[in-house]
Amino acid sequence: MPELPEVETSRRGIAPHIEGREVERVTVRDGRLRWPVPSNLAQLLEGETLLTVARRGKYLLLQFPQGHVLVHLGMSGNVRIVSSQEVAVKHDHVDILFAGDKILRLNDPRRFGAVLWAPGEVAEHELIRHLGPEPLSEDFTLERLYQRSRKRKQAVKAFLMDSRVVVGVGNIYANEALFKAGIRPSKAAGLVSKVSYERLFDEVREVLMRAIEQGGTTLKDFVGGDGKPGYFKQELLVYGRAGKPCAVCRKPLKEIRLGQRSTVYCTSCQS
DNA sequence: CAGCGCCCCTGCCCGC
DNA sequence: TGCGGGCAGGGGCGCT
Repeated sequence: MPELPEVETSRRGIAPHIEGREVERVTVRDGRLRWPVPSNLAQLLEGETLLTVARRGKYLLLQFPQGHVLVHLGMSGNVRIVSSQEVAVKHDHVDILFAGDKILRLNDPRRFGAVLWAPGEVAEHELIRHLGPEPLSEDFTLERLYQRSRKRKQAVKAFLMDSRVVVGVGNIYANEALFKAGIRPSKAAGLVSKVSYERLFDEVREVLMRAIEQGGTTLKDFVGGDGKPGYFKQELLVYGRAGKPCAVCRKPLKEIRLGQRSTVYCTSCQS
């Protein structure tokens, strides 16, 4: 579910409700996420004021005076703002209650997500420090992308999804960007031309920006911080469309597996 | 180091 | 209707 656009949508949805508010109570119903939720999380947060809600790659960063709560949504997670009137349902694992009856509630059926405490400088945290540039920032440049790709034999799709290369591009948007750039996903990253990387660079940014505008992609159950689904699904050109006609040439789209992930492309438009 | 599978977990869909 | 198999938006880890 959550790639960069969905995490950014979540961030925008929750931030106005909780920034500047004090934490009154933390409830952990099931702390068995990817890593155990710190058992002292309540102790750390209660009485502290949330300064900002930021994002780095697919991580949400809740900034407090002494450190950050790092939230990752994994494959199936979402966060929303609810009131204490709303009864917790299955898979509502963590609540952070803020002053003014605003609850930040994490729901994550598959529990691949994470809620961690990162004291001090968050950029130095082990899960953050090796991350590549933000695709929508000026740190992400064509030159850097192209240079990193040289001599790399792995498929360009896997290269694009490598968070050390660029953050936030997951399976949906990798498929979409490669289609729009006319590049075959299985082609070795090091053999893709400079001109193709120019297109890819632009399309990655374009597709992510457009998806954010649409509130992300809801395939099944993603909701942003306001509880609403995203509308980018209707703009998907290849993901989930195997066998259906290519939007450009009408030839049926082909599906293969790359790194255990569904990969859909047009054999005639992508080379 | 690069690159590739294997998992973690629940839910859902499909075929029998 | 029930059940087994496969697949799902991520990514750390261990192995070659």
